Amino acid sequence: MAIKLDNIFNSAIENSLFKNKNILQSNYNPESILHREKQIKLVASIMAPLLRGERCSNLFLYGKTGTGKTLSVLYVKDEIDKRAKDLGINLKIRYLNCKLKKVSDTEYRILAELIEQLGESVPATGLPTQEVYSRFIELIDKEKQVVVILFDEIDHALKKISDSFLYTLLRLNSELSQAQISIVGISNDITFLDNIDPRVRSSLGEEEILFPTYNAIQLQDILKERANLAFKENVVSEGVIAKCSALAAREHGDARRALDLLRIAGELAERDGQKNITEEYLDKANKKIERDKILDLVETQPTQCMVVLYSIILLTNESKKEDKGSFFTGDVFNLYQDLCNKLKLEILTQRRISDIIADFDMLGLINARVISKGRHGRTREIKLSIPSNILPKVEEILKESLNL
DNA sequence: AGGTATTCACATGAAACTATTCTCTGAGTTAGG
DNA sequence: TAACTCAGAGAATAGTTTCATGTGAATACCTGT
Repeated sequence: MAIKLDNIFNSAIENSLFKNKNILQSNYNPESILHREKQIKLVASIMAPLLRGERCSNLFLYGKTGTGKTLSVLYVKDEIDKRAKDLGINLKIRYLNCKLKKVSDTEYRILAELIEQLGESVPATGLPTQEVYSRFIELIDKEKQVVVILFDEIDHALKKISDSFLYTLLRLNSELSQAQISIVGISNDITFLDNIDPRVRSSLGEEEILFPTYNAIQLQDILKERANLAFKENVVSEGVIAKCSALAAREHGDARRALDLLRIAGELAERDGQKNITEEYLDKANKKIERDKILDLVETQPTQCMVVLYSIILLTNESKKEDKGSFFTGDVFNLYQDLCNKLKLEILTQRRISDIIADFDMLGLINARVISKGRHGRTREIKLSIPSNILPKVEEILKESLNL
Protein backbone atom coordinates (compact mmCIF):
# COMPACT_ATOMS: atom_id res chain seq x y z
CA MET A 1 0.00 0.00 0.00
CA ALA A 2 3.08 2.15 0.03
CA ILE A 3 2.69 5.00 -2.36
CA LYS A 4 5.96 6.18 -3.77
CA LEU A 5 6.22 9.65 -2.43
CA ASP A 6 9.98 9.72 -2.49
CA ASN A 7 10.08 11.34 -5.86
CA ILE A 8 7.78 14.09 -4.84
CA PHE A 9 9.69 14.71 -1.68
CA ASN A 10 13.04 14.53 -3.31
CA SER A 11 12.18 16.91 -6.03
CA ALA A 12 10.63 19.20 -3.48
CA ILE A 13 13.87 19.23 -1.59
CA GLU A 14 16.13 19.59 -4.58
CA ASN A 15 14.10 22.09 -6.48
CA SER A 16 13.40 24.40 -3.63
CA LEU A 17 13.78 28.00 -4.56
CA PHE A 18 14.16 28.96 -0.97
CA LYS A 19 17.24 29.07 1.14
CA ASN A 20 15.30 30.07 4.20
CA LYS A 21 11.65 30.75 3.87
CA ASN A 22 11.26 31.99 7.41
CA ILE A 23 12.88 35.21 6.43
CA LEU A 24 9.85 36.15 4.42
CA GLN A 25 7.42 35.16 7.13
CA SER A 26 5.85 38.12 8.83
CA ASN A 27 6.97 37.11 12.28
CA TYR A 28 10.61 37.07 11.32
CA ASN A 29 12.87 39.59 13.00
CA PRO A 30 15.55 40.88 10.68
CA GLU A 31 18.81 42.03 12.21
CA SER A 32 18.72 45.27 10.38
CA ILE A 33 15.73 47.42 9.87
CA LEU A 34 16.01 49.58 6.84
CA HIS A 35 14.74 53.13 6.53
CA ARG A 36 13.65 53.37 10.10
CA GLU A 37 16.85 54.68 11.70
CA LYS A 38 15.30 57.95 12.63
CA GLN A 39 12.28 56.46 14.34
CA ILE A 40 14.30 53.81 16.11
CA LYS A 41 16.71 56.36 17.48
CA LEU A 42 13.84 58.47 18.66
CA VAL A 43 12.18 55.57 20.41
CA ALA A 44 15.48 54.62 21.98
CA SER A 45 16.14 58.10 23.25
CA ILE A 46 12.69 58.33 24.75
CA MET A 47 13.02 54.99 26.43
CA ALA A 48 16.59 55.50 27.55
CA PRO A 49 15.70 56.79 31.03
CA LEU A 50 14.61 53.24 31.80
CA LEU A 51 18.25 52.33 32.03
CA ARG A 52 18.62 54.70 34.93
CA GLY A 53 15.79 52.92 36.66
CA GLU A 54 13.33 55.69 35.99
CA ARG A 55 10.10 55.48 34.15
CA CYS A 56 10.03 56.84 30.64
CA SER A 57 7.48 59.06 29.04
CA ASN A 58 4.39 57.41 27.73
CA LEU A 59 4.81 56.95 24.07
CA PHE A 60 2.44 56.71 21.20
CA LEU A 61 3.41 55.32 17.81
CA TYR A 62 1.20 55.48 14.83
CA GLY A 63 1.31 54.70 11.17
CA LYS A 64 -0.36 52.39 8.74
CA THR A 65 0.05 48.63 8.78
CA GLY A 66 3.36 47.24 7.65
CA THR A 67 5.37 50.33 8.33
CA GLY A 68 7.66 48.68 10.84
CA LYS A 69 6.20 50.03 14.05
CA THR A 70 6.12 46.78 15.92
CA LEU A 71 9.43 45.70 14.52
CA SER A 72 11.15 48.88 15.61
CA VAL A 73 9.71 48.90 19.08
CA LEU A 74 10.55 45.28 19.67
CA TYR A 75 14.05 45.92 18.47
CA VAL A 76 14.53 48.72 20.95
CA LYS A 77 12.94 46.58 23.63
CA ASP A 78 15.46 43.82 23.05
CA GLU A 79 18.38 46.19 23.15
CA ILE A 80 17.16 47.81 26.33
CA ASP A 81 16.48 44.44 27.89
CA LYS A 82 20.03 43.40 27.17
CA ARG A 83 21.54 46.53 28.66
CA ALA A 84 19.25 46.42 31.66
CA LYS A 85 20.36 42.90 32.36
CA ASP A 86 24.01 43.93 32.24
CA LEU A 87 23.33 46.85 34.50
CA GLY A 88 21.23 44.77 36.84
CA ILE A 89 18.20 47.02 36.60
CA ASN A 90 14.85 45.62 37.51
CA LEU A 91 12.97 46.38 34.37
CA LYS A 92 10.09 44.61 32.76
CA ILE A 93 8.98 45.43 29.26
CA ARG A 94 5.97 43.47 28.18
CA TYR A 95 4.50 43.33 24.73
CA LEU A 96 0.81 42.80 24.26
CA ASN A 97 -1.01 42.58 20.98
CA CYS A 98 -4.56 43.65 21.55
CA LYS A 99 -5.73 42.03 18.38
CA LEU A 100 -4.98 38.46 19.35
CA LYS A 101 -8.00 36.24 19.79
CA LYS A 102 -6.90 35.36 23.25
CA VAL A 103 -6.96 38.93 24.37
CA SER A 104 -10.23 39.66 22.65
CA ASP A 105 -11.50 43.08 23.45
CA THR A 106 -12.23 43.20 27.07
CA GLU A 107 -10.61 44.88 29.97
CA TYR A 108 -10.65 41.65 31.89
CA ARG A 109 -8.72 39.70 29.30
CA ILE A 110 -6.16 42.37 28.73
CA LEU A 111 -5.40 42.49 32.41
CA ALA A 112 -5.40 38.72 32.61
CA GLU A 113 -2.95 38.51 29.76
CA LEU A 114 -0.69 41.10 31.33
CA ILE A 115 -0.69 39.21 34.58
CA GLU A 116 0.18 36.06 32.74
CA GLN A 117 3.07 37.77 31.01
CA LEU A 118 4.32 38.88 34.36
CA GLY A 119 4.44 35.28 35.46
CA GLU A 120 1.26 34.71 37.39
CA SER A 121 -2.04 33.40 36.20
CA VAL A 122 -5.67 34.24 36.63
CA PRO A 123 -8.67 32.20 35.63
CA ALA A 124 -10.24 32.99 32.29
CA THR A 125 -13.54 33.81 33.84
CA GLY A 126 -15.35 33.76 37.13
CA LEU A 127 -13.58 36.60 38.86
CA PRO A 128 -14.85 40.13 39.21
CA THR A 129 -12.90 42.50 37.00
CA GLN A 130 -12.04 44.58 40.00
CA GLU A 131 -10.38 41.58 41.55
CA VAL A 132 -8.19 41.03 38.52
CA TYR A 133 -7.34 44.67 38.58
CA SER A 134 -6.17 44.67 42.16
CA ARG A 135 -4.20 41.50 41.59
CA PHE A 136 -2.47 43.26 38.77
CA ILE A 137 -1.57 46.22 40.93
CA GLU A 138 -0.40 43.99 43.70
CA LEU A 139 1.74 42.00 41.34
CA ILE A 140 3.46 45.05 39.97
CA ASP A 141 3.82 46.85 43.23
CA LYS A 142 5.31 44.09 45.26
CA GLU A 143 8.81 45.12 44.35
CA LYS A 144 10.65 48.17 43.21
CA GLN A 145 10.71 48.07 39.46
CA VAL A 146 9.78 49.81 36.28
CA VAL A 147 7.20 48.19 34.09
CA VAL A 148 6.65 49.17 30.50
CA ILE A 149 3.68 47.86 28.63
CA LEU A 150 3.62 47.89 24.88
CA PHE A 151 0.08 47.82 23.57
CA ASP A 152 0.13 46.87 19.95
CA GLU A 153 -2.95 47.67 17.88
CA ILE A 154 -4.31 49.61 20.76
CA ASP A 155 -6.94 51.18 18.54
CA HIS A 156 -8.46 47.77 18.06
CA ALA A 157 -8.94 47.24 21.76
CA LEU A 158 -10.29 50.67 22.45
CA LYS A 159 -13.02 50.31 19.90
CA LYS A 160 -14.77 48.01 22.30
CA ILE A 161 -13.53 49.10 25.66
CA SER A 162 -14.21 52.54 26.94
CA ASP A 163 -11.15 54.70 27.13
CA SER A 164 -11.59 55.02 30.86
CA PHE A 165 -9.65 51.79 31.05
CA LEU A 166 -6.63 53.44 29.52
CA TYR A 167 -7.16 56.40 31.74
CA THR A 168 -7.03 54.31 34.88
CA LEU A 169 -4.02 52.52 33.57
CA LEU A 170 -2.26 55.74 32.80
CA ARG A 171 -2.94 57.07 36.24
CA LEU A 172 -1.84 53.90 37.86
CA ASN A 173 1.39 55.49 38.94
CA SER A 174 -0.33 57.39 41.70
CA GLU A 175 -1.59 54.13 43.14
CA LEU A 176 1.75 52.45 43.02
CA SER A 177 4.12 53.00 45.87
CA GLN A 178 7.18 51.09 44.77
CA ALA A 179 6.90 50.34 41.11
CA GLN A 180 6.44 52.65 38.20
CA ILE A 181 4.73 52.09 34.96
CA SER A 182 4.97 53.48 31.45
CA ILE A 183 2.73 52.81 28.53
CA VAL A 184 3.57 52.57 24.89
CA GLY A 185 0.68 52.49 22.50
CA ILE A 186 0.96 51.39 18.92
CA SER A 187 -1.84 52.17 16.54
CA ASN A 188 -2.58 51.57 12.90
CA ASP A 189 -5.27 54.13 12.93
CA ILE A 190 -3.81 57.53 12.45
CA THR A 191 -6.91 59.32 13.60
CA PHE A 192 -7.11 57.21 16.73
CA LEU A 193 -5.89 59.87 19.12
CA ASP A 194 -8.40 62.36 17.83
CA ASN A 195 -11.39 60.38 19.00
CA ILE A 196 -10.45 59.64 22.55
CA ASP A 197 -10.82 61.38 25.84
CA PRO A 198 -8.53 64.41 25.84
CA ARG A 199 -7.18 63.48 29.25
CA VAL A 200 -6.08 60.13 27.90
CA ARG A 201 -4.76 61.81 24.85
CA SER A 202 -2.51 64.15 26.71
CA SER A 203 -1.04 61.56 28.97
CA LEU A 204 -0.69 58.78 26.46
CA GLY A 205 0.71 61.09 23.87
CA GLU A 206 3.47 62.55 25.99
CA GLU A 207 5.59 61.61 23.06
CA GLU A 208 4.32 60.76 19.63
CA ILE A 209 6.12 59.27 16.70
CA LEU A 210 4.75 58.91 13.23
CA PHE A 211 5.84 56.05 11.06
CA PRO A 212 5.41 57.13 7.45
CA THR A 213 4.62 54.61 4.79
CA TYR A 214 7.46 53.24 2.76
CA ASN A 215 7.70 54.44 -0.77
CA ALA A 216 8.40 52.07 -3.64
CA ILE A 217 12.15 52.61 -3.51
CA GLN A 218 12.41 51.91 0.18
CA LEU A 219 10.27 48.84 -0.19
CA GLN A 220 12.57 47.73 -2.92
CA ASP A 221 15.57 47.96 -0.59
CA ILE A 222 13.80 45.97 2.04
CA LEU A 223 12.65 43.32 -0.35
CA LYS A 224 16.04 43.06 -1.93
CA GLU A 225 17.73 42.47 1.36
CA ARG A 226 15.29 39.85 2.51
CA ALA A 227 15.07 38.17 -0.84
CA ASN A 228 18.82 37.71 -0.90
CA LEU A 229 18.66 35.86 2.36
CA ALA A 230 15.54 33.92 1.66
CA PHE A 231 15.98 32.73 -1.89
CA LYS A 232 18.71 30.84 -3.64
CA GLU A 233 20.84 32.57 -6.24
CA ASN A 234 19.16 33.82 -9.40
CA VAL A 235 15.68 33.00 -8.30
CA VAL A 236 14.39 36.51 -8.17
CA SER A 237 15.31 39.15 -10.64
CA GLU A 238 15.51 42.90 -10.14
CA GLY A 239 12.39 43.26 -12.21
CA VAL A 240 10.36 41.01 -9.97
CA ILE A 241 11.46 42.89 -6.90
CA ALA A 242 10.63 46.17 -8.55
CA LYS A 243 7.21 45.01 -9.54
CA CYS A 244 6.54 43.53 -6.16
CA SER A 245 7.37 46.73 -4.37
CA ALA A 246 5.39 48.73 -6.86
CA LEU A 247 2.35 46.58 -6.22
CA ALA A 248 2.70 46.95 -2.49
CA ALA A 249 3.48 50.65 -2.62
CA ARG A 250 0.33 51.21 -4.52
CA GLU A 251 -1.52 49.55 -1.69
CA HIS A 252 -0.45 51.81 1.17
CA GLY A 253 3.24 50.90 1.25
CA ASP A 254 2.71 47.88 3.39
CA ALA A 255 5.98 46.01 3.73
CA ARG A 256 4.41 42.98 5.29
CA ARG A 257 2.16 42.58 2.34
CA ALA A 258 5.04 42.94 -0.06
CA LEU A 259 6.91 40.17 1.70
CA ASP A 260 3.88 37.93 1.73
CA LEU A 261 3.46 38.53 -1.93
CA LEU A 262 7.01 37.56 -2.66
CA ARG A 263 6.83 34.46 -0.52
CA ILE A 264 3.62 33.21 -2.02
CA ALA A 265 4.89 33.91 -5.50
CA GLY A 266 7.91 31.82 -4.61
CA GLU A 267 5.79 28.98 -3.31
CA LEU A 268 3.63 28.99 -6.40
CA ALA A 269 6.59 29.02 -8.74
CA GLU A 270 8.21 26.26 -6.77
CA ARG A 271 5.14 24.10 -6.97
CA ASP A 272 5.12 24.51 -10.72
CA GLY A 273 8.72 23.39 -10.82
CA GLN A 274 10.01 26.73 -12.07
CA LYS A 275 13.60 27.68 -11.63
CA ASN A 276 12.86 31.28 -10.89
CA ILE A 277 10.06 33.62 -10.10
CA THR A 278 8.58 35.55 -12.96
CA GLU A 279 6.36 38.56 -12.78
CA GLU A 280 3.39 36.51 -13.72
CA TYR A 281 3.71 34.62 -10.46
CA LEU A 282 3.40 37.85 -8.58
CA ASP A 283 0.03 38.38 -10.16
CA LYS A 284 -0.97 34.88 -9.29
CA ALA A 285 0.18 35.39 -5.74
CA ASN A 286 -1.76 38.59 -5.51
CA LYS A 287 -4.90 36.81 -6.55
CA LYS A 288 -4.23 33.90 -4.29
CA ILE A 289 -3.84 36.09 -1.25
CA GLU A 290 -7.11 37.77 -1.98
CA ARG A 291 -8.82 34.49 -2.67
CA ASP A 292 -7.58 32.81 0.47
CA LYS A 293 -8.57 35.74 2.55
CA ILE A 294 -12.14 35.67 1.31
CA LEU A 295 -12.55 31.92 1.46
CA ASP A 296 -11.20 31.83 4.95
CA LEU A 297 -13.54 34.58 5.98
CA VAL A 298 -16.55 32.81 4.55
CA GLU A 299 -15.64 29.48 6.00
CA THR A 300 -15.34 30.76 9.50
CA GLN A 301 -18.66 32.58 9.59
CA PRO A 302 -21.31 31.37 12.01
CA THR A 303 -24.35 29.68 10.47
CA GLN A 304 -26.68 32.62 10.68
CA CYS A 305 -24.20 34.88 8.96
CA MET A 306 -23.77 32.28 6.25
CA VAL A 307 -27.48 32.27 5.60
CA VAL A 308 -27.45 36.03 5.29
CA LEU A 309 -24.51 35.92 2.92
CA TYR A 310 -26.18 33.25 0.87
CA SER A 311 -29.30 35.37 0.61
CA ILE A 312 -27.21 38.23 -0.63
CA ILE A 313 -25.58 36.04 -3.25
CA LEU A 314 -28.94 34.74 -4.43
CA LEU A 315 -30.31 38.23 -4.68
CA THR A 316 -27.25 39.33 -6.61
CA ASN A 317 -27.71 36.55 -9.13
CA GLU A 318 -31.37 37.31 -9.45
CA SER A 319 -30.96 41.01 -9.95
CA LYS A 320 -28.30 40.35 -12.54
CA LYS A 321 -30.59 38.05 -14.46
CA GLU A 322 -33.58 40.33 -14.38
CA ASP A 323 -31.43 43.35 -14.82
CA LYS A 324 -33.21 45.33 -12.16
CA GLY A 325 -30.26 46.84 -10.44
CA SER A 326 -29.80 46.82 -6.72
CA PHE A 327 -31.49 45.43 -3.64
CA PHE A 328 -31.83 46.49 -0.03
CA THR A 329 -31.82 45.36 3.57
CA GLY A 330 -35.50 44.48 3.49
CA ASP A 331 -35.07 42.18 0.50
CA VAL A 332 -32.24 40.39 2.20
CA PHE A 333 -34.24 39.97 5.35
CA ASN A 334 -37.22 38.50 3.51
CA LEU A 335 -35.16 36.00 1.65
CA TYR A 336 -33.26 35.21 4.80
CA GLN A 337 -36.51 34.40 6.57
CA ASP A 338 -37.55 32.03 3.80
CA LEU A 339 -34.21 30.31 3.93
CA CYS A 340 -34.39 29.94 7.67
CA ASN A 341 -37.78 28.32 7.41
CA LYS A 342 -36.50 25.92 4.83
CA LEU A 343 -33.46 25.07 6.92
CA LYS A 344 -35.44 24.99 10.12
CA LEU A 345 -33.27 27.60 11.73
CA GLU A 346 -34.28 30.21 14.21
CA ILE A 347 -35.02 33.54 12.64
CA LEU A 348 -33.07 36.45 13.99
CA THR A 349 -34.55 39.91 14.16
CA GLN A 350 -34.12 42.45 11.45
CA ARG A 351 -32.11 44.54 13.83
CA ARG A 352 -29.56 41.78 14.03
CA ILE A 353 -29.50 41.19 10.28
CA SER A 354 -28.82 44.84 9.85
CA ASP A 355 -25.74 44.48 12.02
CA ILE A 356 -24.61 41.38 10.19
CA ILE A 357 -24.86 43.22 6.91
CA ALA A 358 -22.86 46.06 8.37
CA ASP A 359 -20.23 43.55 9.46
CA PHE A 360 -19.98 42.08 5.99
CA ASP A 361 -19.45 45.57 4.73
CA MET A 362 -16.61 46.06 7.18
CA LEU A 363 -15.06 42.81 6.10
CA GLY A 364 -15.24 43.86 2.49
CA LEU A 365 -17.39 40.94 1.38
CA ILE A 366 -20.09 43.30 0.29
CA ASN A 367 -20.38 46.95 -0.44
CA ALA A 368 -23.25 48.53 1.44
CA ARG A 369 -24.17 52.14 1.13
CA VAL A 370 -26.82 53.87 3.19
CA ILE A 371 -29.13 55.70 0.86
CA SER A 372 -32.38 57.46 1.23
CA LYS A 373 -35.12 56.58 -1.18
CA GLY A 374 -37.15 59.55 -0.16
CA ARG A 375 -40.70 58.69 0.54
CA HIS A 376 -39.70 55.06 0.37
CA GLY A 377 -37.46 55.25 3.36
CA ARG A 378 -33.84 54.87 4.15
CA THR A 379 -31.93 51.68 3.75
CA ARG A 380 -28.71 50.10 2.65
CA GLU A 381 -28.06 49.52 -0.97
CA ILE A 382 -26.15 46.28 -1.10
CA LYS A 383 -23.71 45.05 -3.68
CA LEU A 384 -21.67 41.90 -3.49
CA SER A 385 -17.98 42.58 -3.82
CA ILE A 386 -16.65 39.06 -4.05
CA PRO A 387 -14.74 38.74 -7.32
CA SER A 388 -16.70 36.64 -9.79
CA ASN A 389 -13.91 34.12 -10.28
CA ILE A 390 -14.17 32.85 -6.74
CA LEU A 391 -17.89 33.29 -6.34
CA PRO A 392 -18.69 29.69 -7.36
CA LYS A 393 -16.29 28.42 -4.74
CA VAL A 394 -17.89 30.62 -2.10
CA GLU A 395 -21.32 29.39 -3.08
CA GLU A 396 -20.12 25.84 -2.84
CA ILE A 397 -18.78 26.37 0.65
CA LEU A 398 -22.01 27.95 1.77
CA LYS A 399 -24.17 25.25 0.28
CA GLU A 400 -22.11 22.58 1.86
CA SER A 401 -22.05 24.09 5.33
CA LEU A 402 -25.75 24.80 5.20
CA ASN A 403 -26.66 21.38 3.81
CA LEU A 404 -28.38 22.77 0.77
C1' DA B 1 -43.86 77.40 -9.65
C1' DG B 2 -41.96 77.32 -5.26
C1' DG B 3 -41.88 76.22 -0.54
C1' DT B 4 -42.95 73.32 3.50
C1' DA B 5 -44.34 69.31 5.89
C1' DT B 6 -44.87 64.28 5.87
C1' DT B 7 -43.54 59.93 5.74
C1' DC B 8 -41.30 55.77 4.75
C1' DA B 9 -38.12 51.94 5.87
C1' DC B 10 -34.89 51.33 7.65
C1' DA B 11 -30.25 53.00 10.40
C1' DT B 12 -28.26 53.57 14.69
C1' DG B 13 -27.89 53.38 19.89
C1' DA B 14 -28.54 51.75 24.39
C1' DA B 15 -29.98 48.60 27.54
C1' DA B 16 -31.48 44.39 28.93
C1' DC B 17 -31.64 39.46 28.48
C1' DT B 18 -29.77 34.50 27.73
C1' DA B 19 -26.87 30.63 27.70
C1' DT B 20 -22.54 29.12 28.74
C1' DT B 21 -18.41 28.85 31.11
C1' DC B 22 -15.84 29.40 34.93
C1' DT B 23 -14.49 30.45 40.13
C1' DC B 24 -15.34 30.42 44.89
C1' DT B 25 -17.48 29.05 49.07
C1' DG B 26 -19.38 26.43 52.38
C1' DA B 27 -22.24 22.43 53.68
C1' DG B 28 -22.28 17.69 53.71
C1' DT B 29 -19.70 13.29 53.18
C1' DT B 30 -16.07 10.15 53.67
C1' DA B 31 -12.04 7.75 55.34
C1' DG B 32 -8.43 7.34 58.39
C1' DG B 33 -6.62 8.07 63.05
C1' DT C 1 -10.55 15.73 61.97
C1' DA C 2 -8.68 16.54 57.52
C1' DA C 3 -9.65 15.77 52.78
C1' DC C 4 -12.99 15.49 49.32
C1' DT C 5 -17.34 16.32 46.73
C1' DC C 6 -20.81 18.84 45.04
C1' DA C 7 -24.39 22.31 44.66
C1' DG C 8 -25.35 27.09 44.55
C1' DA C 9 -24.04 32.02 44.11
C1' DG C 10 -21.80 35.21 41.41
C1' DA C 11 -19.01 36.93 37.17
C1' DA C 12 -17.68 37.53 32.41
C1' DT C 13 -18.77 37.07 27.60
C1' DA C 14 -20.92 36.57 23.03
C1' DG C 15 -24.86 36.92 20.69
C1' DT C 16 -29.16 38.45 20.74
C1' DT C 17 -33.67 40.94 21.56
C1' DT C 18 -36.29 45.02 22.96
C1' DC C 19 -37.13 49.60 23.05
C1' DA C 20 -36.12 54.21 21.51
C1' DT C 21 -34.65 57.59 18.62
C1' DG C 22 -32.70 59.39 14.24
C1' DT C 23 -32.68 60.52 9.31
C1' DG C 24 -32.46 62.02 3.98
C1' DA C 25 -35.05 63.00 0.37
C1' DA C 26 -39.17 61.73 -2.76
C1' DT C 27 -43.69 62.96 -2.40
C1' DA C 28 -48.05 65.23 -0.81
C1' DC C 29 -49.87 69.41 0.33
C1' DC C 30 -50.12 74.30 0.52
C1' DT C 31 -49.34 79.00 -0.93
C1' DG C 32 -49.57 83.01 -3.60
C1' DT C 33 -48.95 84.49 -8.34
